[in-house]
Amino acid sequence: MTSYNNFMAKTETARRSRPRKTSSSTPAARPRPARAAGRAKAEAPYHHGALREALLVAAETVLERDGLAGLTLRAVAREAGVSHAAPTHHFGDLTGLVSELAAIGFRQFNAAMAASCNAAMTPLERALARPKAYVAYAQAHPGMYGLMFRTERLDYSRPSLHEAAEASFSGLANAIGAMRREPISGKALTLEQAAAIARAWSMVHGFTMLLLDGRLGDILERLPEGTTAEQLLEGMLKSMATAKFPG
Amino acid sequence: MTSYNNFMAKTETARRSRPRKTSSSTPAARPRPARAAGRAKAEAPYHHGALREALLVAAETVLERDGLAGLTLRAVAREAGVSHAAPTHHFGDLTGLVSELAAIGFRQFNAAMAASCNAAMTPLERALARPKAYVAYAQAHPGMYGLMFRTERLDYSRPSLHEAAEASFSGLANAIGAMRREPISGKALTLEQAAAIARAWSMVHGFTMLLLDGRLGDILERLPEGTTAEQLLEGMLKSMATAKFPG
DNA sequence: CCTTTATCTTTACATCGTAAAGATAAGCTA
DNA sequence: TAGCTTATCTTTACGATGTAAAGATAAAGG
Repeated sequence: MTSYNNFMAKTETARRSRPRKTSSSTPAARPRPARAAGRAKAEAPYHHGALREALLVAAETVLERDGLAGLTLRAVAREAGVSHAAPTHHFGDLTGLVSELAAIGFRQFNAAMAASCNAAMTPLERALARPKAYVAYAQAHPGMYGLMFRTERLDYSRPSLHEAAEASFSGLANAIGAMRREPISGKALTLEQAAAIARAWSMVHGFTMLLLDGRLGDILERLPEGTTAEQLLEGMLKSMATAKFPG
Repeated sequence: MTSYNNFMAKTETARRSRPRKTSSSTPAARPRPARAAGRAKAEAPYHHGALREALLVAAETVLERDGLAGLTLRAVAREAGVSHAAPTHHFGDLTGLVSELAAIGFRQFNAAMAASCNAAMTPLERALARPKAYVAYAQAHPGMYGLMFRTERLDYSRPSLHEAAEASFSGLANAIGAMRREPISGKALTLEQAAAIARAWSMVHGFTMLLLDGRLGDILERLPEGTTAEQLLEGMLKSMATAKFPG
């Protein structure tokens, strides 16, 4: 896409040098026999054995290294050391691969959110910890967050993505419910509940997007030297209690 | 890109039928003489006369019709009835075209925001009108809003885009300052001021993105039949005054 | 009037997604 | 165990894209 990578000047041939995973890589070091060809060394076997997982690992590598624009089917195949058409068999098309990777991202994200709170926290600590963990995940995995929330090529009808994204939403809704000391129904919401959920999600998501896009630079520059985005976020959250509306 | 439009099955030839603007189109109906060629009718002249403006008009048409993925240099050139390489001369590359179009979007947006308030409004009315106008613009021009806030291919070093985007930010900051009844300095901000600005922007931007992405469907479905996104937004804003933090 | 310059078209190339056909190996069945 | 079936991966091919480079055309200006 967009030929940003024209500097590569590699005319899509002479590859086939599947980089053996160095040590204890995810695909469990498949101990497959080398093809009985002329080459004596450990030539990559015709069948990979765990290509699907290897492609997802490769995709995350490419995404965080080259950004959203660099995440192409062919780049992922190159990274995994297989032909450019190999991913098709496992994911159908680019939307399929991207959607499965986004599902992994949501699961990572959900785990990070769950790990951000523990039972010993005060309500205030808890109310600060979740948004901070949210932004921290996005800053640590900007490519993933962009994949999850910026791309238009996601297929939410895929069960894995649907479930992971819905779990993320439920986690947020339940956290808001706990803060309000009232259970959140899976069926109906009051306008106040819905407003509280939408407000929390909109604020932290919007803040994250603006931050990743560098749009908050204008604000951070006008704050005392060294003020971080995290401190600004904390200020936003803390001052919400006393924020007058409208004036 | 992505060959979503493969159904077109038009092998990029046999075009050259510049669609004369029907009546009072933007480029002011350039009254140029037809090329002295064999064809008797009004053949398109070699030099367009106002191609730059025509390309921007065509780009907005393509964007709102085919979405972000359909906004390609070649599609815009087709829409304008010129060769696929013609835009290069006026915009350099796709980033240039897209950035100039985004600047137009910001100016449209700024005008809509300015028109949303008048002197007769109460502070409360004003505080509700601006966010509503913000979301209304995005809903009326989803392609434009996506171009302004979703694309990674924007070049903010371009003066037109830089100025338009900064004007947008200034408008928001000043509105917050007016609500707080304190002037907003162009140089330094207190943490409270910065927090108020970032909170307002994050909330409305995040809400808009989630709404355009269909991510708020889960919430709206759980509300009483017929509740609109606008009502949810209003609920978010109104309940902010009484929102307890953390719980 | 002729040269210069700006504008637009043609041609070309590397990249992309994806479809289709061929190659290879694993699995199953008889 | 031999052969057929199926899953997996590679090759080849095509239309799409962005962009560079060279040619064509017309406006501008001496």
